[in-house]
Amino acid sequence: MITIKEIAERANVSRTTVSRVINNSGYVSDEAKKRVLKVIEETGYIPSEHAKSLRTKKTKVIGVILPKISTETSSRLVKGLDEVFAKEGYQILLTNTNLELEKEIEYLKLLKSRHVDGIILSATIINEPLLEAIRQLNIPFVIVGQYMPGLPNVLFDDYQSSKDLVYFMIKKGYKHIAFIGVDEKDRSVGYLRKNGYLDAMKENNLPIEKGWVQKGTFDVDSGYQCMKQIMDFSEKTPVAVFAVTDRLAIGAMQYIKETGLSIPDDIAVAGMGASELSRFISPALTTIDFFIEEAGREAARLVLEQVNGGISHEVIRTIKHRLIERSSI
Amino acid sequence: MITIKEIAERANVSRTTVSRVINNSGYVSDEAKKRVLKVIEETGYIPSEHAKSLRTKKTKVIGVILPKISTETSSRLVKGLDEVFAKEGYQILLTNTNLELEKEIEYLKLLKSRHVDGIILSATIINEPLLEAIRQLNIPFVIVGQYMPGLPNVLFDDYQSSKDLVYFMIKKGYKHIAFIGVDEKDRSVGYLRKNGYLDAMKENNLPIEKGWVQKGTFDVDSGYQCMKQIMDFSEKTPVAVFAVTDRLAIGAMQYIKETGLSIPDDIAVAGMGASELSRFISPALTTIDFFIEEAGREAARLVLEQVNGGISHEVIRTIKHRLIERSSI
DNA sequence: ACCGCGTATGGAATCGATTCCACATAGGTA
DNA sequence: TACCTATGTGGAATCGATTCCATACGCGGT
Repeated sequence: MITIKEIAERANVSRTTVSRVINNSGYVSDEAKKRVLKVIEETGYIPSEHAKSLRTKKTKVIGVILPKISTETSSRLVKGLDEVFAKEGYQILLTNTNLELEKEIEYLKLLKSRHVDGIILSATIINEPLLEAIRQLNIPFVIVGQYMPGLPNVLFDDYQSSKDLVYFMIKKGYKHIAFIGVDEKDRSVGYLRKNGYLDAMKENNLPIEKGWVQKGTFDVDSGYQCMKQIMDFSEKTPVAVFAVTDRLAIGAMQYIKETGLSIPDDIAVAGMGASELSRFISPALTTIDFFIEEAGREAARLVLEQVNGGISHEVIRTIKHRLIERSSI
Repeated sequence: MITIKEIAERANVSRTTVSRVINNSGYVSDEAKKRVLKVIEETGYIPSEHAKSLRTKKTKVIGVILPKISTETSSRLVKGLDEVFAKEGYQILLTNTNLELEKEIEYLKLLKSRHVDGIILSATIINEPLLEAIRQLNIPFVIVGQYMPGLPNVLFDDYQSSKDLVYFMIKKGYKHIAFIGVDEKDRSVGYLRKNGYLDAMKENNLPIEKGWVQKGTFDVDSGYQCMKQIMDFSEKTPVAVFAVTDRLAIGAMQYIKETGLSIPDDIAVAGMGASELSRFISPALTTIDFFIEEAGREAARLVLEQVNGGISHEVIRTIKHRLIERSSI
């Protein structure tokens, strides 16, 4: 590795002067500047960001903690983040907890040890130790997707969007609506979306029959199984089913199709997330589109605000959503 | 930020001793060790990786350059990379060129300035300046998806897989097979897959009629347009169409369905990539599954081999693929 | 003649770790 | 007794940049 010292020697100036040329700061004669630039050019010298940031305390790197790499949500989120960060010259240091909760704290520390300028956490399940770890961190921080008190949050309106969708189904004439959810420990997807459904039904005085509410996991197969449960064990067969993710909805559709029933004539289906699949599956799935890229951009902006001197206090940015009506209803 | 100096003072030892405790190296009395660990515990001290790597020349960070974030391919590749890297304690520094070729060189330099231990490039179009930049880099390096002479490569067998698929179609009885490709500047997807098709047809003495070969881009709409071109301008209407990506194939399917024709009875369709969509679209799409996660793992291994002392020379690891037969044929 | 100021440059401290080397002590062996 | 070795510790150089401060020169104003 060629260093600033070598450049200085070759250009017959001091390291100070080389530094000034690189950073375009202070006084440097055209004469000296030209010599330095020439040597840099010739040698292909690239300054060490490490040495630099050791002094300046800035790395232009933002740490991102994802619960799962390789999901459409993560990938859209990262896209939004990158749009803003790239423009400002920041890079993303990626970590992936693979849904192991202890890793979140581990990675927080690791990112701190790497002196990232800020951290963005896309969380699933929050707990007290995690909150505590974040508070001690003292680094610009933003959480996406789950509410954490006292911190900058970028949230989706899980409750309202879910409610919107159920209201929409009711307006379309469906009254017997079954539900496929996930574990309520996931406050956003599990708890809030379920409550949106429950409240929408209640507010419309619609009963929820035995067997209509099922709990699955985040994959297509689980949607299939849940739908089977609904069909096998419901006292009244529902005329519609609302699943809290598109994948669950698609699994449900598979089961419905297999039993020879028609969507939406026999049973209507709705999902959430506006995944690519939802567009191309047939019939195309009615769903809620959360603007995930926008959430990424917003999170990036919030973290940069803090990096540039803003202090960190509770902020809640709720990202818009929209209902996409398609032929599954 | 609390530093090693402070720990040393509080524990009444020298920085040297603290360092020895942290790294479990050299001689330290149990007595001193205990004191140091206690202070570290109390203060929540996290050593600076920056300062460390300034001396040790190792960062445990691998730079990854992607042509597009937020595609299924990128995301599966990164997943594979992360599986191996996480196990070895490496993190991923992500950069995204958004298909701007100049950025590839820019990011190579940037990653070098950040002292990544290695670089993985998922390239689309290679050119001479890029090759030159990589050669000068002198950092462990692996390229995925496109062949680059003299470097460690992880490749998919684009030519053979494409040929396999066309042979399969022919064996199924389809003789009039149209083709939707992409720009041949993309050697893998554009050039090699096209040649696989052309050679398969030639080897079976099957003529390719005027209008059967179309060139699109990487999105669904383009597949739709290309299919329209085929139907409108072919002298003989084909009985099957082979698209070099699933998205193109799905676009083609949309057009075919719109014209009221049936898949596969009137026209059979095949794609490549084994995207999620291909599974759930109906009819389900016959396609080629490249083991992209495995490519990621292999690339990670290759780069780690170099990091751990292996020298960099031309290596070609061809990742397996398999044909997935589904109902679109 | 002196002061002040803009311009130009370099010496040396600094950031937070690692690591080489010198040194001290205690116990075992020839 | 003299010497060697294992154990334990710290001083100081080092990594590659930035930045504070001192210095020097030339020129205009008083």
